[in-house]
Amino acid sequence: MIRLHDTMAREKRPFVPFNKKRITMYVCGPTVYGRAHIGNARPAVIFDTLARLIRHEFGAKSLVYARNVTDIDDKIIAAAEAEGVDPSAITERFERYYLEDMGALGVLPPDIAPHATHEVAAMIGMIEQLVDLGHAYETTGHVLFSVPSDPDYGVLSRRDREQMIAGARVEVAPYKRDPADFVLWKPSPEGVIGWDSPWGRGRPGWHIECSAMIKAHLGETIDIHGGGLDLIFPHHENEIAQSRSAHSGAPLARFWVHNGFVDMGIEKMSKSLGNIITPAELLAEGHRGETLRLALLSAHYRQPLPWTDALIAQAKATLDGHYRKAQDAEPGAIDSGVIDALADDLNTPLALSRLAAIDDAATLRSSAQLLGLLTSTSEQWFRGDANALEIERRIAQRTAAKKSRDFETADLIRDELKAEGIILEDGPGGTTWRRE
RNA sequence: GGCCCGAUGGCGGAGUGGUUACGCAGAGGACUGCAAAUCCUUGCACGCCGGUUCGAUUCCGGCUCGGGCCUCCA
Repeated sequence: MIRLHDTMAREKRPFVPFNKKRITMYVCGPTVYGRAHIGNARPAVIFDTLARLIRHEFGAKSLVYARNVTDIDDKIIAAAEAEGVDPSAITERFERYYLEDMGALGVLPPDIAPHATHEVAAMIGMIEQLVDLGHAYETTGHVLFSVPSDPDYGVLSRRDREQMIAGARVEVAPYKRDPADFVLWKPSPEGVIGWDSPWGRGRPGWHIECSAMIKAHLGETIDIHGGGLDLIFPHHENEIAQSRSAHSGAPLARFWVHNGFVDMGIEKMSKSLGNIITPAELLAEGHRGETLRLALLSAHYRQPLPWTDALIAQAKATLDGHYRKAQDAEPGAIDSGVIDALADDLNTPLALSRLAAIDDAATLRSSAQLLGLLTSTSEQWFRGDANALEIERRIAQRTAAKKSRDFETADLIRDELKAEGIILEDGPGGTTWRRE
C-alpha cells in the first residue's frame, strides 16, 4: 500500500488508482530554453523514483507516465531572437541536453513526452470549448479564461479572489474583465512563431498546454499530477480551472504531488536569482550522475534540500561503501524495509538508511536499483575508463620496490598515481586500485 | 499584507508521548613498512515561552527566526 501526500488535501492518503492496469501520472517538464540546473533535476529524479515504485507495486506496464516538453514560450522566442535562429533550433538543442543530463542522473525516459508545438490543435479545441461554455472570452486578439466563471477557483492554493487581488504585484492588463483572468491564447505579431486559430494567428498560453496534453494523452482525470511547489499557483490552479471547466467538473487529478526546492545557502536555486549549478557542470567536474542522484534523494521530497559540496562528498562516500559491499552481485530480492519506506510518501531518506543496513550483496543491489542506484557494475564504478594496463604496470613496479623494501620508491609511485586520481590499496592478496 | 511550510548533534537527515534512527565527517583502537579499505569503540541534538500529561523533541497555544508562493520559475 502506497501512501502519498496530496497537496489538495494537505495530508497523506492511501494511493488507490482509479484503474490499476492503467495508472496515469503527469509531471510538468522543462521549458527548453536553457540548460537544466540541479533544482530542475529534483522533480525529474523524484518522479522517476515514484514511477519505479509504482511499477514495482502494480506491475511494469501499469503506469503511463507523461512528462511534457514546453517548446513554445516567450523565453524561447527571446532566446531564438538573441541568437538569430529559429525557435526550433533552441528547443531541439536544449531538449537534447535535458535528456542527456537527466539520463546521467539515472532518470528513465517517461512513457510519453508530449511537445506543446505538436498539440496546438488540441489546445485550440479546448479553448473553443471553454469559450462556448462561457468560461473564456476573446478580447483584442487574446482569449482569456474567466476566473469568476469558476466558483471553485483557488482550492489547490487555498487563496480566495479577494486575497489575490489585494496581493497582486503586477499591473493588470487593461483588456482583462477580471484582474485574475489569465491568458489562453495570445496574438503573434509578424515574424513571431504562431498558428492560425479562430482568433487569428497566435500562440497558446502556458497553462492551457498542460490541460490539453493531459486530456489528449491521459484522459480527463489522472491519478497523479506532479511538479515543483512553485507551480501550485498559478500554474496548477489554472490547469485545474481549465480542465474542470471543460470537463463538466471532473477533477483533473486525484493526487497532487509537489516537491520542495533545492536551496543554495538559504534561498532556492533559480535561474532568475542567478545562483544555479547544473548537472552538466558537476559532471564535467568529474562527479558522477549517480552521486548527484543520491544527493537529490537524501532529503524527503517535500523538504528543502540545501545543495553543498559536502552533500556531494557524502553521497560519493556512501556510494563507494555500497559498491564495495555489492561487489559483483546480481540483483536479488528487494528489502521490504526499503519498499515500506518508499511506500510511505516516498520517504527516500528513510529508504536510504534501510539500504545502509542491508548486509546481503544481492539484496543491496536490487534494493538500491529500486531507487535508481547501484546500476553500474562495481568495476565500472571504481575503475571506469581508467587506463588499466598502464596502472597495473606501475603497480608492478611498486610491488617490486616494496619487495626490496624500497618504500621511498613505492610511496613515490603511489603518490604519482594519487595525483592522477588513482588510489592504491594494499591487501592480503596484493595491491588493488580504484579511481577517486 | 494574504496563503503555506520549516526549525533535530560538526554536516545531511528520519522518526517518536516514556528506552532519542541512520549516513557522512571526527576521535581512539585493531590491521598496515606507512597509508587506504575494513572491523571494533566513541563523543555530540530535538529554536524560545507557556499549557496538557505521571512523563513532550513528539500534542496544543503563543513567540522568535528562516524559507516558499502571491510575477517567469522544478
